[in-house]
Amino acid sequence: MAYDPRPVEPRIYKRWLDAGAFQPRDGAEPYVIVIPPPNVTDILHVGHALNNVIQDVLIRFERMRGRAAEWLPGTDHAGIATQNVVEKRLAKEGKTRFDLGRERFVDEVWCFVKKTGNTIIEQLKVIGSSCDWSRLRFTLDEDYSRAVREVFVRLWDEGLIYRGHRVIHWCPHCLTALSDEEAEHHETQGNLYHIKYPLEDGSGFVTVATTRPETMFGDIGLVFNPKDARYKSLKGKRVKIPLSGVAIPIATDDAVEQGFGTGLLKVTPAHDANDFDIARRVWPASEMPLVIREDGTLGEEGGQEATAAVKNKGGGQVGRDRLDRPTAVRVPREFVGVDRFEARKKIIERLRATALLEKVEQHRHAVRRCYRCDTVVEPRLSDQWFVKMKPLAEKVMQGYAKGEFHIVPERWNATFEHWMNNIRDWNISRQLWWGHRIPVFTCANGHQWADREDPEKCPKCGATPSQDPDVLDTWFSSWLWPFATFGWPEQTPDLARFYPGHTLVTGPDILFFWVARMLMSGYHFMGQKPFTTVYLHGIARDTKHRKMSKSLGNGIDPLVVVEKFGADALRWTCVANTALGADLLLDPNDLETTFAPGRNFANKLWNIGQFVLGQLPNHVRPLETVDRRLLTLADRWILARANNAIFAATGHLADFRLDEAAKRCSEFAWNELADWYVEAVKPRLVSGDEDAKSTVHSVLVYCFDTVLRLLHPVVPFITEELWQKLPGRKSNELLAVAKWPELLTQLVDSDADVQFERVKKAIELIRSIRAEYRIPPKTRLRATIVARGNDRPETFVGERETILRLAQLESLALNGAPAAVGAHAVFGDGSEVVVALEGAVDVRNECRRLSEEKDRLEKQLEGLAARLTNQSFVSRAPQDVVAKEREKEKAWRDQRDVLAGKLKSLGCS
RNA sequence: GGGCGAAUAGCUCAGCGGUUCAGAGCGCCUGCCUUACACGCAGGAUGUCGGGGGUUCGAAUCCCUCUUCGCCCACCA
Repeated sequence: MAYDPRPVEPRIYKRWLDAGAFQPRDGAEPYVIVIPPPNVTDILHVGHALNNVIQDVLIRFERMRGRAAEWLPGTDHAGIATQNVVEKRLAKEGKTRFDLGRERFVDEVWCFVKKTGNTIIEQLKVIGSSCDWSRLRFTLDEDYSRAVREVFVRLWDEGLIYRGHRVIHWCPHCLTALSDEEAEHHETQGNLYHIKYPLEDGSGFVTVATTRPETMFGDIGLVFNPKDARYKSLKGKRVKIPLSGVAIPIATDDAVEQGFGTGLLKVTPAHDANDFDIARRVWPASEMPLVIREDGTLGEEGGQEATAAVKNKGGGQVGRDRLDRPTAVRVPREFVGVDRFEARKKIIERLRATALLEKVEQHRHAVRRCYRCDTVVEPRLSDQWFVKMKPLAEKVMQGYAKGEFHIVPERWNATFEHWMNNIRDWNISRQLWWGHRIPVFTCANGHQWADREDPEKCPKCGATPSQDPDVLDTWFSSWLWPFATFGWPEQTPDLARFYPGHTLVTGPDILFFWVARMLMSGYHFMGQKPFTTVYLHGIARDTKHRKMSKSLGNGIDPLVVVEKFGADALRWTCVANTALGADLLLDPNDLETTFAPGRNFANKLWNIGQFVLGQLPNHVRPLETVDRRLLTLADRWILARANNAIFAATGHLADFRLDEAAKRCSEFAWNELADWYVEAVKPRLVSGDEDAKSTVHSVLVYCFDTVLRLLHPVVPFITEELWQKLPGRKSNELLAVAKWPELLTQLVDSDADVQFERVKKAIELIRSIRAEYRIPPKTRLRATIVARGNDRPETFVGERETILRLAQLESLALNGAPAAVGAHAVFGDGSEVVVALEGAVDVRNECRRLSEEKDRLEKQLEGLAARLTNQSFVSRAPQDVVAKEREKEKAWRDQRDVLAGKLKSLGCS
């Protein structure tokens, strides 16, 4: 009967919760992971699953190792994303947020968040996440918001926050400014339009190449490189902007590449950061006209066509160095109100019609898009709040240089260092309503300050202040996550106990957004690192290596996987298929192939359990009380393998090699315990005496108990379920908080390893012979084993029953005279196995088999001999390597000699 | 324009401080319902470890180079 996880998993999860198993234990050394808070509106996708499964494996591992494991969960208010979701819902009713007004809109969002915000939290439970739910946080919690405000005020007081008037990334869809990180580069096939600008004096045209003709009404001049001989005569002349006729000057600037386009650059300072810099150098007194409005349509800002968004913005944020608004109408009436891309087409048409379009070239270039809605971002001159990042980054890099924290896998170091060392100031203001409102106040007399409380009057003049209308970037709250969640700025016991944390598990996609900034806030406000290790795992992709996303429709719903295969299977696939930092590749079109291995493994574990538990009496002696003299070779072997698994799994988990740990455990459970030990032991269970049986019971329980513990972090549900059934379990014991297996060095037994390998080999050879001669499985065979060299006859004598059963033999002669007619195979130190095959044996076939085997050995020996006679090898290679090669050579030579003898006695040519 | 990563069995990928490392899962072939498991058992086949050079006694594994793919960063409009 197959294992059905569906009734088991919810029951087990509830038991953990009821027992408080996920609370950090008292008195122990803490081990802290803070969750990368998913957006409140998110529903679980495979990326979350991967991220949380990894964290859960680590936290469960450390919990079992005795640490006070604190995995702090929570959600992020996700300003833009959440506001967008609610606005979309409003749009269905034909409303905009402006219809509701700020206060009612925010209420609406809260309402939405309270209703749906726990979805992802509940889903995390379904996949087994062992978070400390008693400490669940939300970035808009009252306490948390206090921390955000405190941080803002402190940075303000330190002079690290300033009002900047510059070209920022503006999303015309989200109607807000974005940080540099939020505007993603996308390589795009575009056009380079060559446009003729008529000279004002009527003496002809100059041609300018641009990718963005729609910004031309915002041009304030043309520049060329001062070294460019072609245009020398143009200096000081003026051209008229086509279609608008506005006259603008021509000047020179070093930034212009002579080789690109025509070597003449149109300068649009309000819609291009580069042009902004040029304009400030070349025409410092010039105005910088905005010709694309916040919603992406053409037109002057503040004109009668101003958008609702503009109208609803509060005042009071005019920067002191702000340049004047344009005085003349620059955008021709026919383009006002036209979307920028529509306008581009129209403008090109009009230029073509008036013969001002010289040519259009194809041109690949990077376009920036909003990371939330994928809209092409509009560079736009505006006033925003910025954080000076350099002083913050420097503190981090000092700690980094001292090795106070590190990134795994290491290959991310270069990326991290480059970003940190070239850090740019952070635009933290967002023109949204959902988020932490910026605590900057301005009074009618122009006094401006940041305040921890909402002030009633200006502290300087007593005038009534107004608050900045914008909110803070979401990441300006989540960068405080490792300490704000524990009560900062209060010096709470939690903060003292759980800061700094230990491991931060996330994808490299938010290395800059979040990880780097948490490091900065941690060092700055807490005076030390927020965590020791940054573990960057891969990204969930489909088999075409495309990132899984809603828009591509290539996602996999983890809950569907749980329903079909079980949470353990989902977790297994996430863990076993991801080498350190590698992407997780899943096939959304073939869930069976993708997740069946995990389900199959769980089923195997279940059935091992069925067998083992079915054998056991109510009381099983603990292994340590078993008389060691009762242990057979098979017993000693499996105990050694178990301890090898403990050693390997522990080491791999400590090194974040979760896949290796999972695979070694699976190998132990399936290929060693089930395939060999359980099978080898069946004869003793059936016909052994009491001592033999009870010894087997003890060994089985030890091994099964051990592997359940080792596997628990990866497949917690089924291991807990099975572990509960082991004899002697007290009703209140839980595997989730049980002790991690300890390596018992007295059970490490390399001799048993070698000896039992010989037994296995002998069995495998007999099975091969059976298959080759097509002897039906039911036919019992007679075989002889002759032990030679270091292979001891006692080895095979001791495991006689095992060999008889697993090789399906009728009789086994040991070191007797091999049957004259039979199939031969050689192994180990020249030991031999012979299967009696009167009548069935084909001498010619035997000759072929044996001589092939002999040839193979000869060839290997040749290579070995070459190495061993090579003086540089013998002298330079490590001693133990040479010794091993010598041993190998001897064994192979013995095998070869035995084979040669066989061939001779069979009369092969 | 910089930086990083990947190319290994039909598929998806491990292995990368050098000498049983040529592996796993899935798929495939041949037998088996051998009383824990057909989500299983046993036995098999399959790769010039992307091309080329180099270092070395020895290289999927280190170095260089080329090719083909990804990703990140970047003010050639």
